[in-house]
Amino acid sequence: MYAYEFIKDSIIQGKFEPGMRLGEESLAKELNLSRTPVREAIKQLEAEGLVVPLKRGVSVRHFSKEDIRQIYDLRTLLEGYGASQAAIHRTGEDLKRMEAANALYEKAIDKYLESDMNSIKEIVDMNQEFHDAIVNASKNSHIQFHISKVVVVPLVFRSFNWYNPYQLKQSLEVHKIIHNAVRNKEPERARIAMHEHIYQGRDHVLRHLGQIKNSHLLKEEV
Amino acid sequence: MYAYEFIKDSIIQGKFEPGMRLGEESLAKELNLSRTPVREAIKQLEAEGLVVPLKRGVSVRHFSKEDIRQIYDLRTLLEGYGASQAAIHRTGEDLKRMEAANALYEKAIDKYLESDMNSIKEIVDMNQEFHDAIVNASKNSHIQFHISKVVVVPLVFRSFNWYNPYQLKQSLEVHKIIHNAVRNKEPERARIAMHEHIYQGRDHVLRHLGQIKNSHLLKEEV
DNA sequence: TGTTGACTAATTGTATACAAACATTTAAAT
DNA sequence: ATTTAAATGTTTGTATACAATTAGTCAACA
Repeated sequence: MYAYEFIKDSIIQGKFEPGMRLGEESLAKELNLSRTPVREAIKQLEAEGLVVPLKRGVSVRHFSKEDIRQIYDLRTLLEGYGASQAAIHRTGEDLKRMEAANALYEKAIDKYLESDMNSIKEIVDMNQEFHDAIVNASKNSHIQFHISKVVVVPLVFRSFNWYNPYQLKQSLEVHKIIHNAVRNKEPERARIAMHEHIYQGRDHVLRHLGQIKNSHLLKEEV
Repeated sequence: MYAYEFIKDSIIQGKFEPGMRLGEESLAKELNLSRTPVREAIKQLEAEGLVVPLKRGVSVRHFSKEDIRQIYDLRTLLEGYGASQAAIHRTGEDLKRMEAANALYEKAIDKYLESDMNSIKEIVDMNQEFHDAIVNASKNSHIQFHISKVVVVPLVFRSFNWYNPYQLKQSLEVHKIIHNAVRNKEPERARIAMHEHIYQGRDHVLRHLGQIKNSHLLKEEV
């Protein structure tokens, strides 16, 4: 649905700041729609936990550092399992998809190293594509469903902008290690590598959030 | 929201069979509401995966045996992690809640052994209460959120009706083992015991579904 | 000057009306 | 008799109107 995608993207891209109330009327006006489809989109986002109910209407959800830790723990668990299952169930097609994603990932990183800032979106997309390829290879659609909900939260912080070249290269290396483990049908190796990969991502985001003190994106801990 | 709870409960209690189209008008009439709140409830259930979109409207989702396996794998992963974290973060209050749940669980089982069929609901509730107490003790609200979505699916099959006295007693014993591990702060012990506990539940459901061949609840595998 | 109360404005929750899409049935033609 | 096409009826998707609740402001009284 159109309204759902629009509002979700707007939240991810930071157009609506956490804590900010989402007015149905203004959203409807911006989308050239009536309030009805807007309300339905909001209800879906509410069920996914991206917006929280207020006394009147909803607001974009605030995430604390503790939230980030918990979400990454959850993601580690799910994607680690996904990787181990991928190492069992992967087909030749799955391997090809992973390789294609990593090839484009590397290309985008190289462009970034030449200071092409437009490649950041491509980096994000190809990283996502690799992870999608893994969970898809696991052949467990329910894991896939839940991962897709978990993955959006860190996107809100747009932490990819903060990676340095060394970190991006390292990320690519781990992707290759995971790919190898999946190709060689080594479930535990794949799981551990994925764990490590996501924990590195978690540490990066937390470091990033530690730097921007009192960010409007971050809820202060009590 | 009222409409949401009503429709969800109706699905769990088998009032709407899988594959059956949910008419907005009839639901609204039954609830003495207009179509608007009914639609919003349906949109939420759709986001949770309990109903699936059709060309027109939605229907109750079908689950295959493979779905059940995948969902239980997911639940094992999540609740196993929850139990291990509970063993780390549990407070005295958490332990009390677990003990209270198990005490009532035992009482309900005893009533069941005296052929009191009304105690089945109590058994289901207290089993749920124990599991809730565990994930709550883990102090990870995001895990809790996802578990709550995963847990509803098996309820559709109402497999508790199929437990025999020995299995119920055994279930209670494992609850106690988990409780002990959490009390003694043994994360790995708690995780393994929870894994075993849920795998037993999975096997029970799959056995049950194997017996009722061609159940309308079960989508035939292709 | 600060606090409380009432009034007003704005926004959500619900109902209903209307239009569009889809299914079903009937009739006609090959 | 079977297949296709058209028409009708049912149901969803969207818009809008109305009611109810909340927040905000202004004034009055302590």
